[in-house]
Amino acid sequence: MSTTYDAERKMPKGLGKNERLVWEALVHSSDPLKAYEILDLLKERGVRAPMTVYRALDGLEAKGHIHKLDGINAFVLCNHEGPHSVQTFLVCNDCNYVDELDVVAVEADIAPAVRAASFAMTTARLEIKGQCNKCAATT
Amino acid sequence: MSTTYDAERKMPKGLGKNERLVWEALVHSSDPLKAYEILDLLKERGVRAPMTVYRALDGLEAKGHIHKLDGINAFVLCNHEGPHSVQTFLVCNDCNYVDELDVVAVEADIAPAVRAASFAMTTARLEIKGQCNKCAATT
DNA sequence: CCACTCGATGTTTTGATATAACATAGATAT
DNA sequence: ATATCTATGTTATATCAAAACATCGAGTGG
Repeated sequence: MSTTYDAERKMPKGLGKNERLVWEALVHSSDPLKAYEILDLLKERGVRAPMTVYRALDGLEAKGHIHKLDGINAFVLCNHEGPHSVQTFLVCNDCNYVDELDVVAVEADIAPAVRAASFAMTTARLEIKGQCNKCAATT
Repeated sequence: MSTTYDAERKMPKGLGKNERLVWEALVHSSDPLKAYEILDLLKERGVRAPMTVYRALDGLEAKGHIHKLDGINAFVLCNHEGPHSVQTFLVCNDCNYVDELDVVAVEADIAPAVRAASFAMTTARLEIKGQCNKCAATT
């Protein structure tokens, strides 16, 4: 169950050693991964401590290469080119399907209300929960 | 720093004892509260264990009276009448300001993409992060 | 009335998620 | 060479959440 699987995807430049390891774990996974799942995957490659993984995740997120899905405490590669301030995800409640959508209009919709509140937006994340088509078929 | 403070707000019907206690803690708080903060507040009223709080929070959320802000592991009262499937929040990175917006258009915007994915949406939460006006003034 | 069931609540324990604090090592600029 | 900076390693702990089991009380059919 999955977002785009693309093991051929080109690794970004300028990553540290642990960031590369974590990025590879994510690119080879068809699912979002939790920090401790990444830790398990990287045990055999010498990563021993949670801190190592969390630091790498922080770095990758700061550079815009991954997103955190707070609703499920998991991380996915970013599918999009360039910066985008409203990230939109579909998250299946039943399986671990996650897909990142590109819904440009959302930003325009929220802009007036955000402006009215004199709020300086830096990022925004829309997590849409429900049931994916595969899970619906088997219910 | 705060969402609407409204100690006069009418408590919903049909709540259990612990749900009422938690609801009161939230209505008296100007800020979103974390589960263990609620636990501390309710210690003097006889609540001893985290489970008690989590169970009450689950109940209140299921009944639509509160929302969880996954980005900060905290809970707020729902500001709106009736059901709404896209909850939108402003969350200040610097202080604990949170406001719930009503942005009706978002649901219409995402509907086509959600339909295209054959995804059966049940809920959606948009968390907008940045700096609130008060924090901007003091920087 | 009594025994049963069922849902709400209480309690203990454990698991899962995340970070603080400090140690070490390697690069590099001066 | 040595001061400094950043990445990384290590240990310990903090924080968030739920599993598992016990208890109690309200309703209900016998």
